[in-house]
Amino acid sequence: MYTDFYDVNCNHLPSRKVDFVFRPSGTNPSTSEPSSEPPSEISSETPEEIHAHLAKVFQDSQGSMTGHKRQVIMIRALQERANTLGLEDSFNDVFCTLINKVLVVKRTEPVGDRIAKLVCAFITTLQDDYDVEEEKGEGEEQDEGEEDTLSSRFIHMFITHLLRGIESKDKTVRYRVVQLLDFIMGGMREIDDELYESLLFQLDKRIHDKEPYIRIKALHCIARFQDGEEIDEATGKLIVAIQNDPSPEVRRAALLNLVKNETTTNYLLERARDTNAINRRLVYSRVVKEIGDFRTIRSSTREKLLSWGLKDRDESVQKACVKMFGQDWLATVDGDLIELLERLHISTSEVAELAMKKFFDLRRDLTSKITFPQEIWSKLTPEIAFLARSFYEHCNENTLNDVIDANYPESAELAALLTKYLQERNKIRDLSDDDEQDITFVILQLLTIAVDYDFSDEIGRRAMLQVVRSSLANDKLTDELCSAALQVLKKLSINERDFSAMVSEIITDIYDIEYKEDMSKEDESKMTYCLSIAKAMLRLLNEPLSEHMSVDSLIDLLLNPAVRSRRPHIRELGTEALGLCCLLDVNLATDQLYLFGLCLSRGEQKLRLIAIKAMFDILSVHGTKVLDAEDGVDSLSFHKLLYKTLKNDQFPELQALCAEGLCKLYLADVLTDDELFETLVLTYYNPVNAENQGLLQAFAFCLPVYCFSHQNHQQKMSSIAADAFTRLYSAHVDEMSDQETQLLSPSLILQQLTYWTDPANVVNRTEDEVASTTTHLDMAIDFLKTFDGRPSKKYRKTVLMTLSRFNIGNQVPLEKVEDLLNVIDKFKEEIEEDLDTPGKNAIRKLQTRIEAIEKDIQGRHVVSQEDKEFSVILEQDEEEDKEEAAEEEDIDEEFEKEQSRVINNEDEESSSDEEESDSDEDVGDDLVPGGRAHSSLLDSDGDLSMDE
DNA sequence: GATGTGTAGCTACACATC
DNA sequence: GATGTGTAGCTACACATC
Repeated sequence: MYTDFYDVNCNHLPSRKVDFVFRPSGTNPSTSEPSSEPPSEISSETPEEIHAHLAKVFQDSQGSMTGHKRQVIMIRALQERANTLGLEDSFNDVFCTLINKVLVVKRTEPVGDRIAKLVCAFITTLQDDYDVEEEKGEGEEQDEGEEDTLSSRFIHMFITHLLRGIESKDKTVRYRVVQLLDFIMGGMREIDDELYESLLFQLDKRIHDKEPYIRIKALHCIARFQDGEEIDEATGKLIVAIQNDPSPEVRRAALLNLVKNETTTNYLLERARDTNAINRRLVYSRVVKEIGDFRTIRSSTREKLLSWGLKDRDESVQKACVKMFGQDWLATVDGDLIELLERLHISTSEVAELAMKKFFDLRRDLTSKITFPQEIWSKLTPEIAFLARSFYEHCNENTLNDVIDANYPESAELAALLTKYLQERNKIRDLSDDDEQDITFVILQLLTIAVDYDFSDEIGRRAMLQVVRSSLANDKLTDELCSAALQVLKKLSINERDFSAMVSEIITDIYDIEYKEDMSKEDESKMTYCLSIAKAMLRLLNEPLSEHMSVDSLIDLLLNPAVRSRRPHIRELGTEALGLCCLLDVNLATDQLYLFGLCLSRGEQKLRLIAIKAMFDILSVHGTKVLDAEDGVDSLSFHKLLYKTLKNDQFPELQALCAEGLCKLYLADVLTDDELFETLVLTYYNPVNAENQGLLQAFAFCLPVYCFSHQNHQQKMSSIAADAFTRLYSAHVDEMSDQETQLLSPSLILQQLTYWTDPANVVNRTEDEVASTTTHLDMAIDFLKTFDGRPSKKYRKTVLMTLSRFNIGNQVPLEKVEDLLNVIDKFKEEIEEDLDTPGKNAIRKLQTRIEAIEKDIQGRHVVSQEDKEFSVILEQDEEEDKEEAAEEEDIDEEFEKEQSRVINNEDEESSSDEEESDSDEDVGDDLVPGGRAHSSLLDSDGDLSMDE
C-alpha cells in the first residue's frame, strides 16, 4: 500500500533553511567547515530549529567519517532536547524526512554509505543508553520487561518507517532501505518479536529481489539473526541462497555469512564445486579456517576437498588449497607431519601423493628440517614410509642429492630392509588383513623409492636384484607391488632383452600347467598372477618384439590361451597383454587387429574398453599400415566400427574413450578422413550426448587442440564447418518443437566453430602467415553458399552476424577474395529483402570489408610489380618533384586497371583449379546421397545427420 | 546479445609501527 | 618479528549502454 511512498519527491516538508544537499562523490565537502560548536550551544526550541540543526549534522557527516563520533553526540543531544520540549514527534518526522533523501542516493555513491554508517553509529549509542536505562530499571524495579523508553520508541519508529519503503519500485530505495536495516541490526543486540517477524517477512522477499546487490544486503541482514547452534529460520534462508541463487556474488555473501557449525559444514564445503572460481577459492582460503579444526571434517569430505582443490582448473584455487593444506592444517596439528599424513588416510587416498608433492613445493622452508634417522628405517609405519617415498621424489626432482645422501640408506641396506619387510609380510599373510595391508603399503613405498635409486654400487645392485627376483617368484605380490618390482628389475637389468628374459623365466617357472577350461582354482589364480606379471612387464618394453625371443614363447604359452578363455577376467588380462605385445610388432598387430575388433563389437563392456584402447594404441604406434593388409582389417570396416561405437550412447564410457582416441589419431594425422571427422564434431553437439560428461570433456579439450596445432588441421575443420553447422541448425530447429533441448544455441555453436578456425589461433604462425591463410575466407564462401534454398531468416541472420567477424587477412589470394565478393553479390539482394537492420548492416559491413581487402591486395600487386620493373626508371627520376608524383598516381591507376585485368584472367584459370579443390572440400554439399566412396559407409548406418 | 567500462578480490611489494 | 598501511597491478566477472 505504501510501496510508492518514497517514489514521490520528498521536498514537501519545510525546506526553509534546509541545506541538506548531497554532494556527488569526488567533489569536496563545503569549505566553510562546520561549526565546532559543542552540542550544548544548540538552541532548538521549535520544530524548524530542530530540523535545521539535524540537517546541518547530516550535511556535515556525508563528506567523511572522521566527525561521526561528534555528530552522533549532537544528534543524541538534539533528540533529548526535543523530548524535553515535547517535540519528540517533530524530531522523528525530521529525521525520517532527511533519511528519505538518502534513500534515493545511487548505490555507488559513497555519501549514501556514510550517512548510513552515521545512522548505524547513532543506533548503537541508543542501544548503549538503552542498556544503561535497563540497568537502572533493574536496580529500582525488577520487572517491566516491555520497556517504553525514548530510545526504544525511536528505533521502533525508524524501522517501521524504513519498512514502508522496502517494496518501492525504485531499486535504489529498496537497496538503501535494506542497507540501513542491515546496519541498524548490526548495532542492535535484541529486537522485539513483532518487529522481528515483520522484518524477517520483508527481508525474505528481498532475498528474491531482482537485483543481486539487494539480495546480498538482505542476506547480510538476515545472517545477523542466526542462532549459531541450531538451524533456525535465518540459517535456512541462507542455505537456500547458497545453493540456488543464480548470482555468484549472492552465493558468496551467503557463503561468508552462513554460520559455521556442524550442520552447515557440508553446505559450505560444497561451494568448492561452485561454478565461480572466487567462491571456490574462498572455501579454501577462508571458510575452512572459519569452520575451525579440520579434523572435525569427515575424512571422506577432506579427501574430496583436497582432490577438487588441487586439481581445480583455476590456478588460484589450487594455490589456496595447497596453502590450506600445507599451512593451516599443518599448524592445526602443531606441525606434526606424521599426524597430518595419518589424517590423510594415505593408503587409500587418491590425492595424498599430489598433496605431498605440492606440499613440498610450498614449504621449501621445511626441507632442511625433515630427517630420517637410521633407526627409523627398521620400524617403518605406512605414514613414515609414505613420507620417505614422497620426500625422496621431491628431492630427486629437485636434485637435492645432499639431502638424499644424508637421509636415505645405502642400496645394499635398502635391499636388506626390503627383505626384512617381505619376510614379515609372508609371516602375517592370511592372519590379519589390516597388518598385511600396512606392510604391503610399506613395501610398495620402498620399491617405489628403489625405482629411482642409485645402484652404482655393484654389491647393492646384486642384492636388490636377488630380492626382487625372489619376491616376484615366491611372494604372491599384489598388482601394485608387481608393477613396482618390475620397474626396479628393469632398472637393475643390463638391457631390455636381459630384463624380458629374466621376467619370462620367472613366469615360466611359476606357470607349470597347461590351460584347461576346467582348471582348478589354484591353477586359475596361478595363471592370473602370471598374466599380471606379463602385462606389467610388457608395459615396460619399448624395443621391437624381435629383440625379445622369450616374449614370443610367452604369447604361445600364456597369452593365446588366455585370450580364448571363457573366464572373463583371464580373457581381459590376456587381451590387454596381447594388445601391449602388438605395440612392439607391426605384423603381430596387423594379424590381431581383427580379434580386437571382434572384442569391441561383441564383447562385454569391460572387454570392449580394453579392445578399443588396444586398437587406438596400435594405430597411434604403427599408423595405418596395419590396415588393408591381405586377410586383415580394411580401413572401411575400421571406420565403420569406430563410427558405430561413437554413435552408441548405451555405453557412455566407451563412447568417451572412442571420441578421445579418434581425436588423438586425427591430431597425429594417422586419420585424415573428412566424414568421420565431421561425425566427431556432430557427436560433440548432439543433445543425445549432453549427459556424457566424459565425452564432452574429451571433445572440449581435443577439438581446439586439434585445430590450433596445425594449419592443415584447422583447414579440415573449416572445410566441414558449414555443412556440420547446417545439419546442427536443422536438428536444433527440429528439437525446438519438443522443448527441453540441451543443445547449445546455434549462434554459440557458430561462435565456437569460428574461434576454432580463426587462423590467428594456430600456434607458431607469423603475422604474415596468418594474413595469408584462407580458412575463414573459404568458410565464409561455404557458409554463404548454404543460403541457396534455405529461406529461414533466422538462420541467415545468425550466420551473417558471425560472418562479419571472420578473420580474413590482406595477403590471401586475390582470386579467392573475388570469389567471396561474387557470392556476396549473388545473395545480397535476395537476403537484404527479408533481413532486419542488424542483418543488413552485417552483410554490408562484410562486403565493405572484403572490398577493402581486395583493394589492398590489388594495390600491393601494383607496387610490387612496379618495384621490379620500374626500379631503373625510378632511380633515374629520383630527383623529380611532387608534380611528377601526381602523375605517377595516374600511372598507378592505369596500371592498376591493367593489372587487375591480367589478374582476373589468371583468376579464371586458377579459379577453375580452385573449384576442383573446392568441390573436394565441400564435402557437405555432395555428401547427402551417393557421394564418394566413404559416404556409403556412413550412410549404411544412417546418414551423418543427427536424427537417430 | 555485443560492446566497453567498472569493480571485487586478490597478490605482491615497500615501508612504518608496535 | 609480527603487524598494519599504502601502492600498484592483475584477472574474471558484473553492469550499463546501445
